[in-house]
Amino acid sequence: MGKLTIKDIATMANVSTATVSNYLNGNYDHMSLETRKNLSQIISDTKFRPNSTARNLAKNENKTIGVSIADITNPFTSQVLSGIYEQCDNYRYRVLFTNAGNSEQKEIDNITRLQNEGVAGIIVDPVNPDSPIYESLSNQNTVMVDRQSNKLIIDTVATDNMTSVQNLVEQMKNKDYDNLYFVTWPFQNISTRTQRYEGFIRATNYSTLNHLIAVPHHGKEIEYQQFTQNISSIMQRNNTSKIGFFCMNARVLLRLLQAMQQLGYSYPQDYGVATYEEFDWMQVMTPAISCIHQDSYSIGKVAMHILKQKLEHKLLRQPTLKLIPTQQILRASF
Amino acid sequence: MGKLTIKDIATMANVSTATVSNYLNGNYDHMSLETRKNLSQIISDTKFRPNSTARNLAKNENKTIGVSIADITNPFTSQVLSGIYEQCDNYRYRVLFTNAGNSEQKEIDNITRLQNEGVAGIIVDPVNPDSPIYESLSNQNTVMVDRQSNKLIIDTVATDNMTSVQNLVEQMKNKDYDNLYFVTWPFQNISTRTQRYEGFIRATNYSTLNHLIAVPHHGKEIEYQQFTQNISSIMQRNNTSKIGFFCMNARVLLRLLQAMQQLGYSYPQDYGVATYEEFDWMQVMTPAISCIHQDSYSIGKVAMHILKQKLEHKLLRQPTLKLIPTQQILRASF
DNA sequence: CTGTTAGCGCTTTCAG
DNA sequence: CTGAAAGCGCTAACAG
Repeated sequence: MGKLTIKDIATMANVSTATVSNYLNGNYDHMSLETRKNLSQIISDTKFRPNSTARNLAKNENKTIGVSIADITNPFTSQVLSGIYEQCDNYRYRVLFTNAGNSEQKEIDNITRLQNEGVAGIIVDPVNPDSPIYESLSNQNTVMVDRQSNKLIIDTVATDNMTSVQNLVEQMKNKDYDNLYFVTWPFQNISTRTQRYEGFIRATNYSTLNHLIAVPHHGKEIEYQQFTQNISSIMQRNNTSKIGFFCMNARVLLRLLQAMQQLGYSYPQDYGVATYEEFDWMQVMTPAISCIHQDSYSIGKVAMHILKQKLEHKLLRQPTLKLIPTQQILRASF
Repeated sequence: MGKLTIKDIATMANVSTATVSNYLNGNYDHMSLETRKNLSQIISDTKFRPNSTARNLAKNENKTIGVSIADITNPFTSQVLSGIYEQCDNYRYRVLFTNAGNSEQKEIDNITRLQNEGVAGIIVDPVNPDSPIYESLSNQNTVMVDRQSNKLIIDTVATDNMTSVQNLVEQMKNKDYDNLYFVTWPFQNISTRTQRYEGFIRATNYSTLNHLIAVPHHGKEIEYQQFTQNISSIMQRNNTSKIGFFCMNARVLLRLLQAMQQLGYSYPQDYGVATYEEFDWMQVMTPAISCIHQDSYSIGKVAMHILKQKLEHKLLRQPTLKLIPTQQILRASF
C-alpha cells in the first residue's frame, strides 16, 4: 500500500496529472462534468490525500505561524493560545506549537527551531522579554504577547496593567484606608510587575518603598516564614488603622492569605484585599475577592490579527504597543 | 532580497549544490576542510536557511504530529499539552496544534485538517470520545488522552480514575462517616465521571443512587438554587449524623462550597469533603482540602512515547488502555 | 476541455 | 574530494 500520488489518480481516471491537480484545487472550469464526477468518485474511493508538503513547495506559499510559549501551564497563557488558535483558524493558518517551560535557553532553541522550519510568522509569549534573542527577530513577521520588553522593538499586545491597577486601587482608596500595600514577587525588571506597581503608585502617591511587600517566588520554606513575620509586624504596627493589600497576582494573593490565616487575621474585618488576575475560586472565598480580570483570549486574537496584517500587507511601521483593557470585578473583600 | 537557495550558496562558494547539501546535513567526509570552512563562512554571512518544505519533500520524511485538544483553557489539558510537547521535543517531532473549544464539530474539522496536512501521527484529547469521527482514525498512528471511549478502538492513556477515587473514599470511610455522597456533573456517559463514581461505589458499597448528587454544568441560576435546596435538605435530613462529600472535580467542589456557605454550614465541623483534582487554592482554604492529584504531564509524555513507538516500529497490537497513577493528598477537610 | 512540461528547493545516487 | 542529474509530489503556464 505505497502512498498514492496524483499520478496514480490520473492514470486511474485516464486523465493527466494537471486535470487531477485542477480538480484538487477546485478549478472545475477546465474539465467536463463527467471527468469531474469520475475524479470525485475515485478520490473518495481511494481516500487519496494530496501530499501537502509537495503542494506547499510547488505553490511556494507558507501559511504556518510558529508560537513560542513561555509556560503553557500558566492558565493565563492557555487563554492566549486559545485566542491565537481561533484567529489562525479564521485566517487559515496552521500553528506550530512550542513551549519553553519558563527556560530562557529552551525559548531560544524553540525560536531558532521555528525560524529554521521557515514559518511565515512568529508569535512569542516571552520568558524574558529583554533577552537578546528578540533582537534577532524581525518586526516584520513577529509579534510579542503579554510581557513587553523595556525597549520596544517588536509589536506587542499586552494587558493594560498600569491603568487597571490604578483604577482598582483608587476604589480601595475611596474606602478610607489609612495604609495600602502592594504585595508582589520581586520585580526583576519584569514589565508586568513594575507596571502594576506603577499603577499602585499613581493611585496612592506614595513616594517611598515602604508600601512594597515582596513575596519570595520559588523560595525556600524559611523565606516564606520571613514573609509571614513581615506581615505580622506590619499588622501589629497598624493595629489601630485601617489597612489594605493589593496583590500583584493570584499566587501572591494565595501566599498572603496563607500568612494571614496563620497569624489569625481575616478579611475584611482585619484587613482589606484585592488582586490582579481572576480565578474561579476567588468567587467562592468568604467573602468573595475583588479582582482584575484580564482578557487574555483577546490578547491572542489581536496578536494574530496584527501578525496577519503585517505578513500580508508588508506594513512597515514603528513597533507598536497594543494595550487590551481589563475588567474590574468588585466584590466584598475590601 | 529574493530568498537564497542552495544553488546561490553553491555558486558563491564555487562548489555544486550537492556539496552544499552535504554540508547542511553534516556529511563532512565528502569535502575538504577548506570548502567546509568556506561554506560555514558564507552561510553564516548570508544567514542562509535551507527551505524545510523542500527538504521534507526530498527526504520524504515527516516528523510532525498533530494534536487535537478539546479545550486548551482547561488547566488539566495544558499540562497534558506540556507533556506532549516535551516528549515531541525529545524525539525531534514538531507539533501542529489545534483546539476545539469543546465543540464536537470543530474537533471533527480539526482532525480532518490534520489528516489533510499529512501529519505522521495524531494525539487527540477528545471532546466526546464516543464520537464516530474516531472510527475514521487508525490506531496505527493515533493515541487518545484523558477521556476514553466506551469501546476501546484507539490506544489511550488516561488517569486511573476508579482506583484513585476508591482509595480516597476508603480513607473517608475510615473516619466513620454515617453517610457519604458523590457530587458530580451529570454523567452523560462520560468515562471520567462514571469511573470516578464507580470508584466511589466500590469503596462504599452503596447499592442505590441515593448517594449521588448532580450539579448543573452550564446551568441557569435557577438550577443552582435548586442544587442548593437539594443540599439543604440533605443536611437537614442528616443533622444528627456524620456526613461527607466527595466531589468529582474542582468546579463541582466550588459549587458545593458555595452552596454550603450560603446555607451557613462549614467543614470540617458540619460536613467532610474531598475532591478529585488539585489546585493551588485548595491548600489555602481553611482548612486545606484533601484531594487527588493527577499527573497530567505524564499523560502527555506517555501518549507521545506510545505514538512514537507505533510510528517507528509499526507495532500492530490491540488497542491498549494505559492508566497513569494519581497521588493522594491528605489534608484536613474530612 | 485536456495534456506536456518546466519548475518549487533540496537530497542522493552515481560518475568522475 | 566534487559534480551532474534524477527525483520527491504537486502546480501552473502553455500548447494542443
